[in-house]
Amino acid sequence: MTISEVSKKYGISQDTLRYYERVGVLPPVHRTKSGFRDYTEKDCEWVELAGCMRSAGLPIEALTEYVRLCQSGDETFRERRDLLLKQRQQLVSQIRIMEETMERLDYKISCYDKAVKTGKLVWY
Amino acid sequence: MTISEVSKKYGISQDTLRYYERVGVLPPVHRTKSGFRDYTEKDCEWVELAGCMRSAGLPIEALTEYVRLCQSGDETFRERRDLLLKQRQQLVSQIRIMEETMERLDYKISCYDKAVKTGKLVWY
DNA sequence: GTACCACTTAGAGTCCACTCCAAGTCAAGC
DNA sequence: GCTTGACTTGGAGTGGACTCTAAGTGGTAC
Repeated sequence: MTISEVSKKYGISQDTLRYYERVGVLPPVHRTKSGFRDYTEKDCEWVELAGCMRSAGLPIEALTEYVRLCQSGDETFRERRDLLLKQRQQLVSQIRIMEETMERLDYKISCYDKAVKTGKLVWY
Repeated sequence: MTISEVSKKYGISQDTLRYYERVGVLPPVHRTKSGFRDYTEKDCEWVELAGCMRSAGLPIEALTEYVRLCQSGDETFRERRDLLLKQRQQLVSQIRIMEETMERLDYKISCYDKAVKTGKLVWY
């Protein structure tokens, strides 16, 4: 697959795909003889994973480190697990914060709903 | 309250507090005669709200707009509600993405747990 | 009254994650 | 074989959200 096809398929710009490869969020992508990127099935899986993890807010640095570990063999299973576990914990606490904030937004929205109807804003 | 007290109380740096005020995430803070910030109860409530919303990822721009609306009177109830509703929706979808990613991390972590024990990594 | 520390502003600098640009190469259609 | 459009690289630029620096002022302890 060409970079433009992969870009469309995963909703990640070509520039970003090149950037991800350059900084190591993606392992080196397969190339044609003339040097064009030619994403294999495996390359695409990495793209999909990177897109998913980035959309959840995992930092570039964590992803490059994970890719680095994956490329350095079977002695890194524990490190990889620990890395993922740490990111999971970050995610858990971020979700908790966001849920609390959402409750707060809900409360404020309900007050404004009433205010829109009555013309008077009341926090009760 | 002085800026250093507020900074400690809410875990927001003094620089950030000044920045928030400058860009309008906080309405103008009360001052002493000599020009020092002297946060009132009300100022502190704004600080707390800003901290909460920012920690959940709401953009500065949305917060300044909300503050602007709050300072322009009772005709803006509907706009304020709509703004909060929009941010709430962003939050909902971001949380969904993060929860999906977390499931995926959980799966990967469980595979690595096994791999750490058995020495063999298997995706099943 | 002076040392010292907290405060002030304006503006520059930093970090992250892209995003864009320039200059050049490759390949398919005519 | 030439045009056109997709691709390449290296490097510069951008946007968001701070964070730091310099130069100066305020107020309390000795």
